Formats: sequence, structure tokens, C-alpha cells
Amino acid sequence: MARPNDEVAAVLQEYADLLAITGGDAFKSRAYEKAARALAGHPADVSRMDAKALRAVPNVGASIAEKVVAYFRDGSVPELDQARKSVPAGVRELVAIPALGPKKAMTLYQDLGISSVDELAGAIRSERLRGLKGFGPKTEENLLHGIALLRQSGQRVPLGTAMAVAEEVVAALTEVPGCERCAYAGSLRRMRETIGDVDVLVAADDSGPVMEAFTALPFVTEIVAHGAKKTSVRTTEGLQIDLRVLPADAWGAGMVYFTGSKAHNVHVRQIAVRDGLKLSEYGLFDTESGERVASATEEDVYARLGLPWIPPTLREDRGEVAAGLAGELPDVVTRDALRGDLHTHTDLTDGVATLEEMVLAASRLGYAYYAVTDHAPDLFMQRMTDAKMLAQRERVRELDGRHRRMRLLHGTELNIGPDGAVDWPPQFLAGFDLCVASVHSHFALSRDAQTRRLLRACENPYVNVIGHPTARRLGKRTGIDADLDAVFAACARTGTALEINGQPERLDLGDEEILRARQYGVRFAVDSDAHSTPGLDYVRYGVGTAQRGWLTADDVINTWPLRKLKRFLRKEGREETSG
DNA sequence: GCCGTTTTCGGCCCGACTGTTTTCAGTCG
Repeated sequence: MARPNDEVAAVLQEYADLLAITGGDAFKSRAYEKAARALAGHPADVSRMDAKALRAVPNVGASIAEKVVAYFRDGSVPELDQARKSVPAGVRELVAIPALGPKKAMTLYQDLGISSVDELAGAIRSERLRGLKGFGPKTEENLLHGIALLRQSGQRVPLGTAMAVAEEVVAALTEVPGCERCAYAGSLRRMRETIGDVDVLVAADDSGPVMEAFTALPFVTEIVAHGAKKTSVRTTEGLQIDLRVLPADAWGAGMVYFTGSKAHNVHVRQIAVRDGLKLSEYGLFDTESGERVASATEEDVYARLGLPWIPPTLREDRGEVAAGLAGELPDVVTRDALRGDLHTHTDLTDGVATLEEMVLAASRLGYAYYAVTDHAPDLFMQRMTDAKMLAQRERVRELDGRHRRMRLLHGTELNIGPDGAVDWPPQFLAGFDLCVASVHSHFALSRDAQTRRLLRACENPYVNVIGHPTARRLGKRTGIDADLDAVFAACARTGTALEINGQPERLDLGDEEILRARQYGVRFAVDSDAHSTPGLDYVRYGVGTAQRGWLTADDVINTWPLRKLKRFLRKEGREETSG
């Protein structure tokens, strides 16, 4: 749905990057960035809007509206094509390295002719950066670290990027005559945080038309392999998509096989062997007679092995097979179980939608309650003030219950300072219905210092949720170094929830940490951290991540009825401090 | 380039931190 919006936003962002690298007007570059954000976050499909309608989108003026129209009409923007000629594509890749911005990238290119990440790595190794103005030993170290981080993520793409492509493929192939079923499988269906390639399955008697339609998709740039049963392509984003076509009666076995993981499949196959059976993507067969005993649905296949249907997000061989055999699989939390979202923004700070727009969109999701949590003043660029916050609260109270009786909570996203202090004193914090508190700065403190600041935040009687607890950015920044077990224990002790932030670049906490944290009896909040109305949908990735952490609805505070949630939000120790 | 207006150009998200420098540029949130 929002895909054309994201597409044109990426184009404008690229133009903004190129303007910054070539050292043009910084405000012009910023203007393109703002427009990109506004278009990505716009609820309506911008590819269907004319220039006049586009100009009505905030931060989109005549010039950018024209470029957007040109992009959807011609598939290109002349000014961007021009800019691309003056800066090699590899130079723009350089700014993806943490600690390396447009200025330094341009210096590297102009002075040393470096135009790719590999060339930069080589230049550092051969000490060619020595003596270059602005590049000291510490910078070299930081760049090497950044390059390592970038390479570690390799060719994998964020979950959200892969999902958008996969859903488009599934929608297109579902329309092909003869396609009986179509779905994505693989690590995407398991909701892993990054995706190497996308697996799509189709059930059809004749694979021809489906394969043809697949290779003809507009974003396909390369056909890697093309056969009757399997076709692989590469997309404009460099993502590989594998399509497998199966007979309809093998659908269940195929979905089991291609959803994986490999370790899960090995484990399940061992059980089959033990029972004198053989499992392949075409079905479960009796080893002796060769007769097919199950294949039509996943439930059939698992049932014949003495297993209940296992949610895809659990299929990692992390104990789910044993739990299934013992009848002890968790009843994992689902999106439908969410009654509200506890971390969202508006255009009062860095969101692109108004309070009214966000509230209306949230009510359409069927939420019973919804929290507005704009940034607090210590994130200086947001220019928050007490007066602005109080005025917003007044407006929130007016809107409370107006849309489908959805109840509104007025909150804030506090900043956890280096010493664990937050933006406002207790008296002011007491006026909020809930407070999320997050780390937005000082990522390089010592382990002890990081742990201390998080513990102090947990112990603050007004802090209800620790937002994106490790502050990691996938492929960009590892999480802060803290004794998370101490933090988990503190959360459990103080009645502070840990957030599972659904932003695809964050997914924080991640599944491994959730699995650990739940041992402490911690509660969690699955939030979108939305900065636009389409952004509210990010809870889907948060829910997927929560499932991967084996969480049930009871573990997640925003599945609870409002009354129970409000009790949780009144932390112990509040009365003494509230004065 | 966008916005808002004091209607035609001036201001635009501001401050901290890092690493480099020797007084500050670049990057980040």
C-alpha cells in the first residue's frame, strides 16, 4: 500500500544525500529530507496524486511536487540523474558508515579517489589516510569499526523492507489465473530481524503463467534462475526472491519445508524418521510403502508427527519441538490481542502527522486505548517546552473517547541522561498518564555507567516503560554495553516494562534478550514508536519479535484491559516521591 | 527548497560530543 510512497521517498532522500555530499545548500538538502519523510508517512498513495494534491502535503512545494510527478510518470527525475553523474554511487555508500558523514566522504573521494567501502578499508590498512586533514588515529579506528558493522549485516535487508516486497509479490501472483494459493515463507514468515532472501510459494497445477508473471514484475532487474518448479530473481534493491510452485495438495508440506529454519526442519525430520516416515517439501511419506500420509496443510503434517501446529515465529529449534511434543507450546501474543499502543509521536515533535490524525488512525485499528508520547526537552532539537506539553495534554483530554470510545493516555518519551536522570522533576512527571524513558545519547559509556543509568531510570517511580532498551540500530549501531540481566531484574522488581520497539531498524528488545528477560518475570510493551499514521503498523514487527521471544498476551501490558494497565502504571514508591 | 508572511525574502531543529585541532568542523539525535 505505502510502497510507492516509500519508493519516491528513497529517491528524494538520495537526492538530499547527494546535495549534502557535493556541499550544496544544507537547507536545501534538509528540505528534500523533510519532504521524503512527509511522503513516506503520508497515508494516501502519492503515486495517484497530481502536483496540486502533492503540494498540500506539508513540506512538499511546487518543485518537489513536480519531481514526484515526474518520477511516477517517467520513472526518473532529471535533476537526480544529473547529480548521480557527479558523485559515484560508492561515495554515497560511504555515508552509511557510522561516524562518516557527507563532508568526510567527499574529502575521501576528492583527496584520495575513494569511492567504495572496500576502497576505504584498503586505504586505511595501507595507511593512506595518515596526514589527511581531519582524519586521526581515532577516526581510523571508528571507521574500521563502522565498516565491520556494515559488513556484518552483509547483504541482508531489514525485515520491513523485505516484507514490503514480499507482500507486493504475493498480491501480484495471487491474481494470476491458475494460482490456487500464494504466500511468503522463510525467515520472513519467521519474522527474523533481517532477511537474506525472500521465499514465495505458489500452489498451481501449471507453473508457467505464474513464473512468467513473476519474472515480469516491474522491480525485477535480473533473472538468476528460471525453471518449471523454481525461479529466482533479483530486485532493484538487490534482494533475491525465490519462487517455488507446488501442487496444491503439497501446500502444507511445502510451507513447513520452506518456512524452516534449517535447524527446526532437521529436528522435525528426525521425528519423522523415528516414526518410520520421510518428510520433504512434497509431503510426509511412509518410508516402506512410499505412501503419502500428510501434506495438504501444515496442521496435517505436524499432527501426523504428534505435534500441534507451531507458530512460524517459533520455528528456530529453540525448544519448540520438545514443547510441542509435551503440549507446552506458549499461546503466543498476536496482533489482535493488542488493545493499544503505548509509544507514538505527533508533529508536535518529530512526527509528520497531527495529534488528531494519529488518534483517528489509531481508533481505526480498533484500539481500546492509545498513548501519545512526544519527545521531552532534553532532546534539544525537538524544542519541547512545558507549555507545549501541557497544551497538548489539554487537547488530548478533549479528544479522549471521541473516536470509537478509544481512551487516550497522555505520556512522553523521556531521555535517560548519562547519569540516569530524566528531563523533568517528579512534580511535572506526575501529570503524565505514563512515561516511556529511552537512551538517545551517550552510547559509548562504560558498561558500569550504562547499567547504572538504566537501573536509575527503572527506579524512577514515574518511568513505566524503558523504550528501545539497547538503543541499537540494525546494521548501524550495536546496542549499548550494559549488564542487561541486572536491568531485567530491576524492571521486574520495580514494575517497569521493557519495550519491544517495532521499528524495523530497531526491533529492540530483540528476541534473544526477550527470551532472557522473561525468565525474570518482566512485563513488556509492544509499541510502534510511530511517527506517522502508516507507522502505527510497525507493531506487527514488534508482535513478531515478541512471539520469537515466546511471549504470551499476559506478558504484554498493552494487551491488558485499561483498568489493569492503569494499576501497572501506578508504580510502587510513587506516593512518597510525588510530594 | 519550503514556509509564512511583516507579500517577496529571511529563517529554517539546536546543542552536545568527538576527535581533531590549537579554536573548531563534522556527526549525531
